[in-house]
Amino acid sequence: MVRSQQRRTPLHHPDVEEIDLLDVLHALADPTRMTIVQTLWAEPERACGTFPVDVAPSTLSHHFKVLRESGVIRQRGEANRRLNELRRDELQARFPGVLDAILAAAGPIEPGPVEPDPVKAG
Amino acid sequence: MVRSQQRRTPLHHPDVEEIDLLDVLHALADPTRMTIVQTLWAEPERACGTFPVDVAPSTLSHHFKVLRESGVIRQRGEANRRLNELRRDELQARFPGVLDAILAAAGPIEPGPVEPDPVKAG
DNA sequence: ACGGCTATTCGATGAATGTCGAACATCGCT
DNA sequence: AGCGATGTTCGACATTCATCGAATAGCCGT
Repeated sequence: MVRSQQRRTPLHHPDVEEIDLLDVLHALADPTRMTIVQTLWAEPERACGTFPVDVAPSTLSHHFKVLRESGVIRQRGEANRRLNELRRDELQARFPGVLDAILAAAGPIEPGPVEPDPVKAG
Repeated sequence: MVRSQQRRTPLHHPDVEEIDLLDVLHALADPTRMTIVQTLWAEPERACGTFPVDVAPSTLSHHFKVLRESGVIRQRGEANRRLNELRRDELQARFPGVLDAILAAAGPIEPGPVEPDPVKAG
């Protein structure tokens, strides 16, 4: 079966209609979280540990929680990993143009503290 | 002369190029400040005390400072009043579509705690 | 079953933030 | 000059928040 789809917490995601604009803005108004979103903007899916940010795992987990509970990203458990994806279409439906404009304004991933290329890393 | 154009503080406004996207998002991620911006979105200019928000004058002053220093609004001293205006064109030039999309998503002024129409209030 | 990897949870901590009241400053009017 | 209206500044206070380290939980190889 698909037992490897969930860890243990139900991982609450707000419904599209429940997504609050101010929560989204607050979620995006942080350097670490913006980097995460920018990365997901360029790539559809990514595991938690593969983002070009330089914070402790517990801090990273906190940021993912903020992004998830604000409705910006969707997380699903894949084995011992956790795959994150942007809720682009849903956000576009709820707040047309907002995410696009913000991400366009943010530009491509800024030269962060960690290499965003884990392919040949090691 | 135009002595009535300034109170005493130079009222620092960031240059267009200096405006930071995360600062703008953070400024907008507050109910009181969003209400202020929504109000200015509908009306070009307005004095500080005429906004449909229910906070102490000192708190209001704080919020205007946040909005001004983030580059969202421009304040100029007119007599003993202080006129506030949205930096629409400048923000549009710096972050195209961002303010428009956010304000469109925020919709018209939500029924706040204070009547925006004191004329027939009663 | 054991160990390693990935990610979460918990508790603590220091910084930032929203809020207020009181005092002050500036302006216009009398 | 004095007064009232409009905002700002300051100090205080409670809350939120970003951050970390240590402990925990789940999964996959061996």
